[in-house]
Amino acid sequence: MRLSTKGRYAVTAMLDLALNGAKGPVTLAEISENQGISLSYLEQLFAALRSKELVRGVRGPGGGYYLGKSADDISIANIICAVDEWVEFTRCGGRQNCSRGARCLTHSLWDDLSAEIFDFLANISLEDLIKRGSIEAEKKTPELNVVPNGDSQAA
Amino acid sequence: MRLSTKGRYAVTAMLDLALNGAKGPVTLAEISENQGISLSYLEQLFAALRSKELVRGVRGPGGGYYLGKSADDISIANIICAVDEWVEFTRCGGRQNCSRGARCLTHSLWDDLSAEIFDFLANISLEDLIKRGSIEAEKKTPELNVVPNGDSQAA
DNA sequence: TTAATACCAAGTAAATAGGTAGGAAATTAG
DNA sequence: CTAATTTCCTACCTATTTACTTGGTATTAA
Repeated sequence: MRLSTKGRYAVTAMLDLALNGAKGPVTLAEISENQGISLSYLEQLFAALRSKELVRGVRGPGGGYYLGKSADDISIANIICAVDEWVEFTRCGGRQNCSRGARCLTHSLWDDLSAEIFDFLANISLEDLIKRGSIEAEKKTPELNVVPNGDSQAA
Repeated sequence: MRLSTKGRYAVTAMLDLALNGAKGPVTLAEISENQGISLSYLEQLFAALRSKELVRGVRGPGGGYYLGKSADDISIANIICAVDEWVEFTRCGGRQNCSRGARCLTHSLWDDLSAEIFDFLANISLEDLIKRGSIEAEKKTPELNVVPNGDSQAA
């Protein structure tokens, strides 16, 4: 999994689309103004989003973008993967010389964690985010068998 | 939250340290060889980790690095934040002109999600990762009130 | 036909990732 | 004490990625 500002731009743009798309297509110019992202950078992001059918473009005057499917069927992971490529598995499957095993083990652990994060984001849809409006408060421990470590804040 | 290869390097290096640190300090040279990361890049990463007291260095022959505290007290979020700085909140608190409210709303949604991801990683310690060895299987839905959307895999 | 819009391609400046080089300081083995 | 080992420190460097710019073409509503 990879989480960059590029992914954030894509998610916020998609949120904008989901929030304002009810009354007709939303132009990139609007999103650009609303979100403070340059028009042609948005074009690049939306080219990627369109190729994954997460958005649908309508040309001509009065055109713009719709969501490609229901906000309920678009996960955050979908969006981030669309713009970030994300084929960067570290599986040392054969070609990497995992000399001492240590590399394979840590890579395997990382891969598992990475999959876990992906799963987490794959289970949050645009609709979820919007419905909730604000999440915060009332956090429970995540699903995996963790030991709350009491030291979870940033330094 | 920010999740890059830099953070991955840091996490795998810390895992290496946790796995091999029982029988004395681990040198960066060893980690470099095990994980395939250049020595001086590791030095940069460990300078950041050291400043957050996540590792403790021992100089001289036979020296190396120990974990700065128990593997149970070091969360994945701790590690990633140490090397990634991560002060990039998009809070448009005052200075940003949130012209139409759309920006503030989407930013707020993103911030909430970002905090959620952080919390997720803050509740996974090095010890958790190692103990489990392999996570996979038996995933339950994350804690927040999500609607499993049945479309959670990458495109 | 004109204007608005998506779409497309090439290039660019800035930031970041990741690595090199060359040390100084501490500490241990001899 | 000396030499080797290792952390620690600074500066620089290259490749990639971000984010943006420019200059278009295609489509379509009015």
